[in-house]
Amino acid sequence: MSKQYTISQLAHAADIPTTTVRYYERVGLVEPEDRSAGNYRLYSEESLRKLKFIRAAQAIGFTLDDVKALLSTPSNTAASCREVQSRIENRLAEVDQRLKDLRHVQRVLKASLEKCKDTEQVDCCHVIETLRETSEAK
Amino acid sequence: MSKQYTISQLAHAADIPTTTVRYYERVGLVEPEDRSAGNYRLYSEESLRKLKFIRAAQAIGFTLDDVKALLSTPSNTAASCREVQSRIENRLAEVDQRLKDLRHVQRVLKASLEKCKDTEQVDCCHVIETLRETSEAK
DNA sequence: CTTGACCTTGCACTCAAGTATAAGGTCGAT
DNA sequence: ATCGACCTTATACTTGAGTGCAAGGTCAAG
Repeated sequence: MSKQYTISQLAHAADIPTTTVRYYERVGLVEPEDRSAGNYRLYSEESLRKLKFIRAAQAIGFTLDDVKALLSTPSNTAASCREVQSRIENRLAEVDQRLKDLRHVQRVLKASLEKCKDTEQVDCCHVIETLRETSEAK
Repeated sequence: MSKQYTISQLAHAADIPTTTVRYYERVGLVEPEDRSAGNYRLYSEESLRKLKFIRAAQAIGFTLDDVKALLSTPSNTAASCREVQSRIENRLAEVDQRLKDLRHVQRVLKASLEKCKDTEQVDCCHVIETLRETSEAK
């Protein structure tokens, strides 16, 4: 029988607030393995792995809904495999698009800043014009 | 005296829902120049310019709070100029950081996908391991 | 003078991912 | 036995940028 965690031990190990662990339970992501005599939640090692997975998936931009789907895919059927794969592809497409957009944003911001710095005068703030041109060009 | 717009004309011209125009008024961004006999909002050309500015600024990631500050900077004082400039710099720093993060995310997603495709077997879904490794590496 | 399209206000609701608060129960140590 | 740290539940609130709805007023056309 392997180690059991109270909620705060689990939360500490996963570097997450306990309130968030309970929240994850509410939305159906993690469940305690058992309850103690005094009705305390008791978690297994597996919950800890799950929590770490959740954090990792979130860090690369998956929503909790995605995570739930990823975690609950029946695992090891060809169908579930394709399901997971397509979720990754979707996410990747979003990331690619977002990268494109952000590079554009970066260019615009840099241009605004250049204008600001070029004119070291009081009325240097051409930001508004820069933005307007940008919005019209688009 | 230049053209006046009803709310729907203005909204149409700026390609924004009328409800959103009212919302912008609620949060102090745009105000009608006047009211008609029947209490309809009447807007000037300037409101249209403002709305377009708002959209452009939003498109490059400024919040409505930023926009409000940008629009209400007294304009043409050295202080306000620095204020605007520093807002742009902040935003640019955020964008740079976000780009870094996203490039990392992109790499991880691509790696997951590669693993998926390499193993054209039923148990191809190493996503979870890939993610776990990534989270531990971090 | 009625019909339909438009306008007014105020208030509640949406989404995601939590966070906060209240009111009470449990556990280990002193 | 009582203190403090921890746990339980339920409920409400947060943020940002809106959207939706209800109940009513206005306006131009037919």
